[in-house]
Amino acid sequence: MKQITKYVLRHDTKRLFTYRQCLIGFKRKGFDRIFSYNLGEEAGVTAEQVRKDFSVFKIKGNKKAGYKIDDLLTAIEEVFKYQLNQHVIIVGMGNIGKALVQYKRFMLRKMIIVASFDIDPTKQSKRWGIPILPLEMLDDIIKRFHVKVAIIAVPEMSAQDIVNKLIDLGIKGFLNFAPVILKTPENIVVHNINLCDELESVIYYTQKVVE
Amino acid sequence: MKQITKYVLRHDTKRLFTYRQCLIGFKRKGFDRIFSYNLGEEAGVTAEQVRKDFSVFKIKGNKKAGYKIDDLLTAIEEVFKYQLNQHVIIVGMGNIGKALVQYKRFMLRKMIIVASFDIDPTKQSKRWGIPILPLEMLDDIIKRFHVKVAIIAVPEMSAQDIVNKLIDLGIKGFLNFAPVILKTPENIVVHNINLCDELESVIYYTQKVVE
DNA sequence: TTTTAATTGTGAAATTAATCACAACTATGA
DNA sequence: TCATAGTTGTGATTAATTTCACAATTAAAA
Repeated sequence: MKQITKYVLRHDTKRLFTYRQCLIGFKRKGFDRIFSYNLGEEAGVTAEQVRKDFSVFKIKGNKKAGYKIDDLLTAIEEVFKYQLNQHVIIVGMGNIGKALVQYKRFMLRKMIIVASFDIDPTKQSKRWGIPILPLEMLDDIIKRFHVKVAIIAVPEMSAQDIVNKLIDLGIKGFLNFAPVILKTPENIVVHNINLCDELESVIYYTQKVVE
Repeated sequence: MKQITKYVLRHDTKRLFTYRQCLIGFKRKGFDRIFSYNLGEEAGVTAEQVRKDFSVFKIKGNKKAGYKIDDLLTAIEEVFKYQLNQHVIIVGMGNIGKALVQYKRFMLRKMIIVASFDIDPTKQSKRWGIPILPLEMLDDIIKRFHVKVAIIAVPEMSAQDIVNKLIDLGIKGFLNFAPVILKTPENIVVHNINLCDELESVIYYTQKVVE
């Protein structure tokens, strides 16, 4: 396995998540085998792309009979197995933070939000089963649950400070909703979601697409 | 200008949004000129990338003296100008929908959320200044405000039905938070944000990056 | 006015990603 | 058992994206 020092989210890896989700859907509908074009259609990519992606991860099917869904799911789980039941924290209980802390799908996908944090003591409580704690407890929680990944949902202004602090406390990966590009050392994974940018690009392309 | 029939979000276009955001930050800090490497560092890309992106959009600087921030901002606004003050609706007032309806930055970026919709009458109200309406009013609002873009924040199960309905009513672009790949005709722009996939890929890479 | 040092702008090269095309395989039916 | 039709798996090709490298430019200093 090649070592990664710089974080680059590869398209084929990301698509595996989509495939898994589609496969679970197919299974629920009663299918037990599928062809690459079924999965491609459902996942919004070409059949060749599906096969190519599987080939990258050495996932094999049966010529003529396609893929057994259970085998595919097992193979995909194998790729991601060591990351199941990872503990994650959320920092910032504004609108976005509150939405994420209540988002049930993380649990379905075996990602465990162990705690959330906010600087505002009036927000600190135990609603939704997941405690909202003061920042002073970051150290304790991160150590106790061996947390390596944090979701940043604090305002733009405080994001960099919080991230610096979290890196000191051992956090290695960030899903960042604050609209800033975070300055981090090598080896720290940062993935940004900028909601304004996302909406704006939809508007941009909507106006460019031919009628 | 080449016609686009298939929606592909180009990287260079998306980076323009980031550049704009960084430039506003630089301006706020009192700068009035910058070099490509300043902007690159702030935006998390190389200086060459910055210059190449500008070159794609015919944005020129001054050799030796870099770029005037105001000129850059004007040039970027020019690229996106016809999409300012676009009206957008949000469908689905679950956790995500509620967070988005309260998200102030959309307005700062001149994107106007004119209304939100939910099937559940108990959620229908006028909190946060933006009305929450029943689905029956979609037609009226879309026509009245010439809405072309919708944010989908409904549960997985109802997403495709809602989208079909919205396309019938004239919606051309979707920012989709439901964890399904939507089936849409050509010429309809769909951009998916799957929060589980995003978090999961951070976890995946966090475990792969060398210590 | 001339020189210098620093930066832009952009072809060319390299890398990454997607699509094409078809040989190899195999379940099925004759 | 054999032929057939329908899929997979993957090299080859094409396309998109990034990086490299350096000529052209120019502000500022001499």
